[in-house]
Amino acid sequence: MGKAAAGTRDRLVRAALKTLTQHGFSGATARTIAAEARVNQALIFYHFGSVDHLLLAALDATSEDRLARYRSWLADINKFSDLVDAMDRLYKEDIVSGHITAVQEMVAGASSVPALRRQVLERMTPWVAFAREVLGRMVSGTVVEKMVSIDDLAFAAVAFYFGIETLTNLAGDRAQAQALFEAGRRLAPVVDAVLQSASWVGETA
Amino acid sequence: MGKAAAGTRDRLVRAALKTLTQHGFSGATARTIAAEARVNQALIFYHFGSVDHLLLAALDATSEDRLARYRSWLADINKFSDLVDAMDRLYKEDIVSGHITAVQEMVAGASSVPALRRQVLERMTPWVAFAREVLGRMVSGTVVEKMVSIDDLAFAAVAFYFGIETLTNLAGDRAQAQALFEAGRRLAPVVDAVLQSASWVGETA
Amino acid sequence: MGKAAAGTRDRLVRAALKTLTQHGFSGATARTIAAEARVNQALIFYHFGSVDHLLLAALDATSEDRLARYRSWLADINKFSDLVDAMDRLYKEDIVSGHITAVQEMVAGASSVPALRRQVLERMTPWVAFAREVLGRMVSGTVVEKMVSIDDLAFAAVAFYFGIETLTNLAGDRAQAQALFEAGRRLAPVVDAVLQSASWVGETA
Amino acid sequence: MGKAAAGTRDRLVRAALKTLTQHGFSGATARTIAAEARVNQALIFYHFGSVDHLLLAALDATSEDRLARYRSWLADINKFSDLVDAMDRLYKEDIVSGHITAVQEMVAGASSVPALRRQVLERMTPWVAFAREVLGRMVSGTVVEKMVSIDDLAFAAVAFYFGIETLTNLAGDRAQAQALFEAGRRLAPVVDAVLQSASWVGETA
DNA sequence: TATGAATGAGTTTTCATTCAT
DNA sequence: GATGAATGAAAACTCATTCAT
Repeated sequence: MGKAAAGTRDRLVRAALKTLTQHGFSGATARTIAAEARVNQALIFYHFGSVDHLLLAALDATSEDRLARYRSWLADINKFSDLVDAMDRLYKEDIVSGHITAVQEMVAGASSVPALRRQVLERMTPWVAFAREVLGRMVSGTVVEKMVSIDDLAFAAVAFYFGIETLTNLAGDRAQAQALFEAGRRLAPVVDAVLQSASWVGETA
Repeated sequence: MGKAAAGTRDRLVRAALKTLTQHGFSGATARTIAAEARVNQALIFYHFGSVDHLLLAALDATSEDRLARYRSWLADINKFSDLVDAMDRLYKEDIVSGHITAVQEMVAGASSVPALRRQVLERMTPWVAFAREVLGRMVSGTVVEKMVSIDDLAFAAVAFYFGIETLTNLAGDRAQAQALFEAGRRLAPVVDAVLQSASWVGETA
Repeated sequence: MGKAAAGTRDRLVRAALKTLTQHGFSGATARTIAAEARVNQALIFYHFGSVDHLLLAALDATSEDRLARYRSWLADINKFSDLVDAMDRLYKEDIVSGHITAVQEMVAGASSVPALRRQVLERMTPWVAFAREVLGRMVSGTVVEKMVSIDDLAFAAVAFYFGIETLTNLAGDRAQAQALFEAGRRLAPVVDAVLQSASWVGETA
Repeated sequence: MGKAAAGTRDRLVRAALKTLTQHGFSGATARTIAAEARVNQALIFYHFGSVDHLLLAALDATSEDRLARYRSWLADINKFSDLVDAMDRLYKEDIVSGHITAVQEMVAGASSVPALRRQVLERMTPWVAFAREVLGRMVSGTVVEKMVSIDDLAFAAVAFYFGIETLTNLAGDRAQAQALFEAGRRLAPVVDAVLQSASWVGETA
């Protein structure tokens, strides 16, 4: 693959992402994306085979990019309050980059196109796994671990996240998502205390 | 409106719902819905003005129907464990009727069609209000009330619900949603205990 | 035909005329006209058989109405300057009533629908005949009569009229039509003089 | 633009013109035009964006073509009798090419589609300007110039032309238009004499 | 690699008209 | 006479995709 080609692929991926956030999943057509990329429509099919594949490639790109960033920021975090702080920053990055909306559009959009469901779901599982990792670290050895399976917890976290984003996108404003974040921050000490006490209980038992 | 017309409107609404669950939001075209209803395509426009309006009417129909049912079942519930039990039944009804998928498709689908966002969101607010009512009853006078605003709680509940449904729809199986339900059931006594103890604190103060 | 029916027919004819002036020939659909008349669409077909027939009936109505008025005003006119004065008033009435635009829309519109051509043309011939009558009176016995056939003159007059109206309608303002009227008024004495001198010549020869 | 594309555009423009003359403005649909051009319907939108744009492009094409021809033929003409001779030939060309009917259909048709009015009118102004130029040359320095503004004269000429064409198209035969031409030819010497004498007056004054 | 042109199936919507009541 | 419902054909336009160059 020559440089030009890589450049074009890149332009298309970026354009797909932008189109997804600006026109929604159903507005992300070959024409619109190619126009955004200032590139010939046919190149989408040349490089990606189909619009769906480009969209998935775009999802891959953001997803990997962001997952790496999430990994590095959340690597050493063990307390819920630290988690909330870090998530706050990461979330803000997601907003600024616009990638959060693109991903939400893909997830919601894919649910309306049976053919895309499986492939989009596959791209969500790394996130669930990552959530399991982070949450596992946080609740392992606490009583919480005995009450809820970490799998459930991870699934719930990701589901919660997409639910918030879906409603946020519908409403067109982030006020309520933001309010939830602040509620999380306020609750953080309590959660940490519970986890703390819980681990005592665990140890004692 | 004559009987025939009411019948046709009904057929169309039901067909829209069914098409939404079977072909997804983006497969819910005038043609598909009319075929499902075994009715002339043009009748969609005669009775509803546009496909979008039919879809919204369908959403209205289910939404009102289900909200009434939720109201009557959750009217006298004050304990979390009772809530989980009742929700379990209601949720199973939702699944059997297929309405749950239709609503999820509309909510997710609308997010990809800017023109629909506001109108679908409007139809979600009664649910948020209802959640506020039920959760408010459950939490009022407890320490939880002091830690999280009931508005946030209600929004979070609805968001959580749609998040679960979106991932469930992507995955094409309800296993994880079901697992969460059971986790909820297991947690219920703890939650009730917390709410209980919390209200003591409230009373003591 | 009962009173109600006559009333409905009338409403429809008036609505057709109004729709023609407000939405143009191609905007004069059964739906639009019925809406304007606040009447059921099907009544158009009940009373007139087809939209085209309603449109023709409307053309008939205005045409007869106006032709009668033109006849009475131009009955005793022999001088071109008097003709210009009278026409000025009649034309202003045509504008105010909006009928002029309706007729222009019918004539122009019919030219784009082969099936209507003959029937609209038939409705124009009384006007050509009337023009022949008036102009005949004015030029008979003058040299003009020897130079141009009155048939040509009448046809030219009506053609000129519709040409002006077509361009006026395109432009959306009557300024140039008005300017032509004033030019006509300024020329009138000259024309009258020519007709006068011409008749001398005619008598002398 | 490649050769193939130019060819297709050309075919479409020619087909639009032909369809306009054969089926009238309201029969000039995407389907009909594409069929006439033996070309895929979608190409109309690919190349012209909309049916209206194709129709306008067709109008442009004929109009520019014919205007150039009119310009070259009428460049050195100063006498009315010469004008009539030249116009006779040009008009016959217009008839043979069929372009005259197409233009008339566009002008009349546009009057029924508010959205087209302005754009068609714009395409008529070069003709009015050209008429002003030719008539100005003919009339300047004569008494006619003092009696009628050249703007009025030019507008009148074009209006007259379209009026004749509209009635001709309605009637489906050119007999009366032809008769008018011959009347013009018979009147030409008189008109030239008037213009002549008029210029004496002008010089004397 | 890239491009402009082309394709055919699909979309929503509107049309005139008919029909049963 | 009048109405609401229904119909089938047709409208303009967009879609993802392919093809020749």
